[in-house]
Amino acid sequence: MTEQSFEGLTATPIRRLADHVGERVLVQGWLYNLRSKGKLHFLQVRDGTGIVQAVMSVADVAEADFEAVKAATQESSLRVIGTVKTDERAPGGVELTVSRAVIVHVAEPYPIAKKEHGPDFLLGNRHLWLRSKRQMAILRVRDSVIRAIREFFHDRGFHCVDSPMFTPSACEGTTTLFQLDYFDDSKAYLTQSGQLYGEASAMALGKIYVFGPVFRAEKSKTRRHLTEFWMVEPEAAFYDLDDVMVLAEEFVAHIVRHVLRENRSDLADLERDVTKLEPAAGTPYPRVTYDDAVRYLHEHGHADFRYGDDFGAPHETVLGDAHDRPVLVHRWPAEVKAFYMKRDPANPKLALGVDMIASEGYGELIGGAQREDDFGELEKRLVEHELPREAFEWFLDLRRYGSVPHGGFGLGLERTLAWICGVDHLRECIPFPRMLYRIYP
RNA sequence: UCCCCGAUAGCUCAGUCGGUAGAGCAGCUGACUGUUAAUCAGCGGGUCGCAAGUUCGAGUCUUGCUCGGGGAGCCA
Repeated sequence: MTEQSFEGLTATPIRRLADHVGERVLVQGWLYNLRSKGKLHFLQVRDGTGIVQAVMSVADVAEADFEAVKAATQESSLRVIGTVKTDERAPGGVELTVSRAVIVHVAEPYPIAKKEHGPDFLLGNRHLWLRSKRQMAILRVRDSVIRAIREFFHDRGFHCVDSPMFTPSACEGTTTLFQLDYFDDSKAYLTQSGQLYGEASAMALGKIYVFGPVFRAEKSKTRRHLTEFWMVEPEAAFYDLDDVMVLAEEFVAHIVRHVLRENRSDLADLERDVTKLEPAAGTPYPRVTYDDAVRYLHEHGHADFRYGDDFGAPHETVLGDAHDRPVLVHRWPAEVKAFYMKRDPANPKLALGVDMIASEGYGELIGGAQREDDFGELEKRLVEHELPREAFEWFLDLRRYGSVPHGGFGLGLERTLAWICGVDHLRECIPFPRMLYRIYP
């Protein structure tokens, strides 16, 4: 028994139909749309790999098949047997001349119409919204980006090391965490970053990356925020800030090249202007210091920006649009950056941190740094940031036992995906977005 | 937490000066052999977010609440 074949034919993915012109094939999927014209049905059938038009003439099929299709609603599931032929008039270049059609299940009236819908309705029906052309394209690109990520690190000798989701305390101290009960009277938190554990793992394997979901309980209500999102965090021993920046730009360029190669039709479905993406396939990316960036802001409409502050969304947009590819901003005022960043030996007021800012207003794709590797300095930072030392003893241990210069960064998967796909809201870049006041479905 | 906007049919919206509810899509019935969100004819479909107030009369005006959207802060 297998559901992969029917009447002696094995199902052919719609994406592969062009390789089977003239052959009799089986397509299994869902009815995306039906246009019925008397004795002729035009079925748009989707199977997850693509959409094909199947043409069904009353003269070629059993009357029962013809009537069954006539009664089929949008998103009804079905099996279609037909001959593949090229046709100028068909979207996609090939269509199916149907000889058999069997409805597997007649769908109830489908809530998502062939029309525009509002975000509240679509998010409430996210489980069905995923079936629309645009969402399927984003999901495919997401999978492609994830493959590119793993491929990039594997090829460079980085090992994937998972970090825990439950943590005993804040990784960076400042941001709000989701708190939960952890047996008896103890509390646990959902991790907001795997980085500290990544540092420990890098001291074992040399070059590692952490890849998994992270959680932020900030009450952010913007298109650039989710409460649960996926982050890739490489960490490498014997890396300084320059090594981190080279890794970051080659990493992002690799992802872009991979998607441009593998997902042309998805980008076309998304109506993404690929000429905006193509420059980012090449390295190097421009580098500016924080000081340079502030000067640029002062000269480009933000004369009131105060030196020493972190950049807000409007500032990131201006900086990101200054170049044809993402820009690396490095050497930040230490006060606005995390405790674990190493100070610049040339100017101890600066931290050896780097942000990668995308163009077109997509904001910060990457935040990274060379880490503080000196025991005494890190001890001081913990005090300055008023962090509980007990919680960081193990982290200090990494500076007790064979400390080395090291660094890494974190890349937000959904932000990267939004930028690549030209999607203006992160909620479309994860299958089931978790947002402020929204956790269904 | 703060600022702005919104809530009317299953969905997207219109609803004028305060006078008793409309369209398109979806659904149902029918017509049509090349449709591209097909078209055409017909049918059914309403707690106007909730509560109070003003008024002879409120979808419309006022207040409060709830829910949603966008943005700020914070971050990826």
